[in-house]
Amino acid sequence: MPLYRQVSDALAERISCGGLVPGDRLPSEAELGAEFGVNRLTVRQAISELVRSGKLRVRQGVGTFVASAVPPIDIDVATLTVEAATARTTSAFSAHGWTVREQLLGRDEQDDPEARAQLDDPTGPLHRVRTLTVANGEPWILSSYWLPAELAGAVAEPSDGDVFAAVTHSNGLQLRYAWRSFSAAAATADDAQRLHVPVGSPLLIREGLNRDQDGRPVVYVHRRARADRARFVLRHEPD
Amino acid sequence: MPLYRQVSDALAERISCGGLVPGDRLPSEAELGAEFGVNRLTVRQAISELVRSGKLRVRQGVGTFVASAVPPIDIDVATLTVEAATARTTSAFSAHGWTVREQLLGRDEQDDPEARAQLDDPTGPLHRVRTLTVANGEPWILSSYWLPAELAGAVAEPSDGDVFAAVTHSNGLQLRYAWRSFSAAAATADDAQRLHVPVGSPLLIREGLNRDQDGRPVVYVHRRARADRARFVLRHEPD
DNA sequence: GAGTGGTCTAGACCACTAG
DNA sequence: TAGTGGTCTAGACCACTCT
Repeated sequence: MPLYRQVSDALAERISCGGLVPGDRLPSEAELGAEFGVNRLTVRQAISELVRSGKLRVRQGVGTFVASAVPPIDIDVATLTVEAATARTTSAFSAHGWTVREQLLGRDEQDDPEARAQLDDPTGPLHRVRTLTVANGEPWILSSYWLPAELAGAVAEPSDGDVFAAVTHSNGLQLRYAWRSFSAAAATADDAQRLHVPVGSPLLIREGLNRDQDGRPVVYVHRRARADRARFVLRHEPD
Repeated sequence: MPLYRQVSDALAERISCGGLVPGDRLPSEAELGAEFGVNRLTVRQAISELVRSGKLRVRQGVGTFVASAVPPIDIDVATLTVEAATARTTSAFSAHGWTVREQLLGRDEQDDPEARAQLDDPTGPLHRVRTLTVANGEPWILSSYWLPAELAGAVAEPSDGDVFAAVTHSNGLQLRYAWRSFSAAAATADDAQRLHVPVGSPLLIREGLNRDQDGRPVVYVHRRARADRARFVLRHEPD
């Protein structure tokens, strides 16, 4: 077994067995190298695995810390309308005493073949609206919404966590889900910067298509959630 | 911008712009180092990011290759009974012309606090059954099933991809889902070995609870799927 | 045997953070 | 200013795969 794996396992053992508790600072990389009798680069390789799996958190110039074991928030996906989904998500956060806010990052004409196909290939341009869902000052979910340009103008900085309240109200639309999908991917450099995770960390991806009350596809949504922060739950029975 | 990121971006560019197509072998790490004027370790750091994101695939002693862009299989999760879910999954694979098989890895008395709690804290021991779903000789999904010991005995090596056919038939059970959840995590060393991915790769995780026809919780399932191979889809409307 | 990737070392310099 | 993590180098040896 390679040295970095041995070091990684030893550190993971200390964390799981209570020798190191969330918030604790690890010895510096140089100290760990001396302790295990290995080079600093070998220590770094061990640490980087634990960082990607969410067990450690590194702060440049400060140190390496044991991550706090916050269980991920369960977000219910058994809802059909967008209003209900937003309400469920907000209540999932407030049940933990957390305030949640969806922050507008910007909008542009960035097209996307997948989005265009899902929206039945509309003739006009597509606009992409990007948002960041923040709870207690920490980033949780990075979202992109593709929608026809004429609707995107109504998107507003939300006061209550719902970016599309203005869109649905001002256009008399009632949006409901046609389908949702769940997948996973490694964080890109952009994801990493926005979500405060290292490049390559696992992200949970939820895509979906919303139709209006007449069955027309209106919004294609792509969300990228920190895997350590959020989990999607599908309940098939009443609680 | 650090050198390894520049190298990584340059290689990603060659892939996305068609300079390198799926199956192509990259120049060796030493050659890439000479080409970009950087150390071999810097090249390796660049490559490792692309491997975790699924763009490249490394074979020791052979070379580094552009990964084939196989779109992930859509697995429908809108079904309520286990039989229907198995049938849907099998048909999703056969629609691509792939044969799928669920291979029994073993069973043990490994307990799990989450599983035990979900199964309403049964008095007897819990057994864990582990399987690997293989399609066309490639690993796709690593599953663990926790169930009461008296039922685990009926688990058999499946001939038709359904590990639990014997359990349900011999006990007169009809299993249906109570809930399912979707999350993501980094591949552990064990995941990596079983699923043929590097440690730290993103995995898509689906957990769920099955009840029998009398509402008793019977099986707690935990699946870990290669993120580049599988996607779960929830359809809210008929096709 | 030749070539590939996998691991490891020693040493260096830089960027960032805190006191 | 001191200490931390972030990046990079040169060089070495090993394990693996193919011919």
